[in-house]
Amino acid sequence: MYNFLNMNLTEAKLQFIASWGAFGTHWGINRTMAQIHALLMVSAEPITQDDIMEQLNISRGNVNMNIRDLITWGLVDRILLSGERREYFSAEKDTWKVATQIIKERKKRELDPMLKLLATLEKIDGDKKDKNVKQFVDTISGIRKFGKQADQLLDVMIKADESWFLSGMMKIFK
Amino acid sequence: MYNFLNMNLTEAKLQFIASWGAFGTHWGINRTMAQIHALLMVSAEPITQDDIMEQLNISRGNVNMNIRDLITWGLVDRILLSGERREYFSAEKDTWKVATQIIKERKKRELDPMLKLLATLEKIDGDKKDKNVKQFVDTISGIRKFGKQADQLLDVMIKADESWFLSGMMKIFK
DNA sequence: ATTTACTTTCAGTTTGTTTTGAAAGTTCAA
DNA sequence: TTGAACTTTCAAAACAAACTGAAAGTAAAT
Repeated sequence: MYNFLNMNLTEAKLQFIASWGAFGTHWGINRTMAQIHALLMVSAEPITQDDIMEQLNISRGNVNMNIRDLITWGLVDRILLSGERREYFSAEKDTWKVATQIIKERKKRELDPMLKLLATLEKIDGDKKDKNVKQFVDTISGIRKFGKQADQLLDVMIKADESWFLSGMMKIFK
Repeated sequence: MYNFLNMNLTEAKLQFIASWGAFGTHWGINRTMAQIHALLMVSAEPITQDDIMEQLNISRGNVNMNIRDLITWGLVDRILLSGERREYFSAEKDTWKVATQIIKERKKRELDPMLKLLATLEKIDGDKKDKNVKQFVDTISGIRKFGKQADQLLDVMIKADESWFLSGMMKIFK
C-alpha cells in the first residue's frame, strides 16, 4: 500500500476525493457526484466546470448533470463573480450543515414515504387471531414504531445546531 | 394508483416486499436481498429456499447467495427442523435488534475505515498559512469531528436496548 | 457403495446505471 | 443581428451490478 506519511496537499486531495467517491457508492450516491462534492469541499476558492472536468478527468456533460444534482440537494452553490461570464461553484464547507442537509433530503425522499406506506399496511383486513395476520401486523407496527422514533430524532437534529449535537448528545451517554 | 383500502394479507405482503426492496436500493442493499429479508420478516414460520424462489420468482442461485449475505449480516438464521433434511430460514423479527445489527455492520464496514483515513489525511505536510492547506485541513478535521461524534452515538445505541432508545431519546427533545 | 435430496458455485447473460460527446440552447458583447 | 463563450441536453456507448441455471459439491438414507 502507498506510503501515506508525509503526503503533500495534492496527494492528500486525490486520496480524499477517491475515497469519498468510493464511500458515496455505499450510500446511494454515485461516485462522480461524491467526488465532485469532495473536490469542492477542499477547494479554498470557487471553481468552474472546466476545472472539475480537468481535475477529475470526466466529461462536460457528466460534470454538468452531477453539479445540477448537488445543487438540488442544497450542497453546492452557483457563484457568479462580477465581471466574469463563467459560473463558478462552491460547496458548503460546514460539516454540520452538510450533514443536516443530507439528512433532511433523505428523510423527505425515503423515510417519510416509508412511514406513510407502513401506516397503510398496518390497517390490513383479516382475522387478528390468524398467526400469519398477527405476524404481519406485528412486524409492520414494530418497524413503524422504530421509524417514527427515528423520524422525531432526525427532526430535532435538523432544527438544532452543532453545539447542541456536541454538548446535548453527551447527556444521553450515561 | 391501486386501492389499498381493505387489502387482504396476501396483497399487503406483496406490497410490503416490493416496497422494502425498493427502499433497500437507496440504502446500498440490493433489491433481492431486501425482498428476501422482508418476506422472512412477515413469515410466521421458517421457510425454505424453494418457498422463497417460488414466492419472489427468482432463481435458486440468487436466493442462495442473498440468504448467505443475510446470514453474514446477522439478520437471518438457518433453522434445522428435527426429522427434516431441508434447511429452513427465519429472520430476526425484533425491529430494534434488526436496526442495531445493521448499524453495527455498516459502522464496521464504512464509518470506521473512513475515520481511519481522515485521521491520516489530517496529518498532511504543508504550510499551515497556505489557504489551500488550511481549507483542506479544516474540511477534513470538520468531517472527522462529526464522524467521531456519530461513531460514539452509534456505539451507545448498539449497546443499549430499545427501552433506552424510547425513553432516553425523549430526554433530548427539549 | 450408490442413490437421492438437497446446497453451493460461478461463467455467462441480462439488466440497470453512469458516462461520453456532439448537437442544441443560451446569453452576452460588439 | 451575429458570433463567441459558455451551458445544457440526450442518444448511444461503456461500465457495473445482479441474476440465472446448469454443473459440481455434499451429506443423509438405503
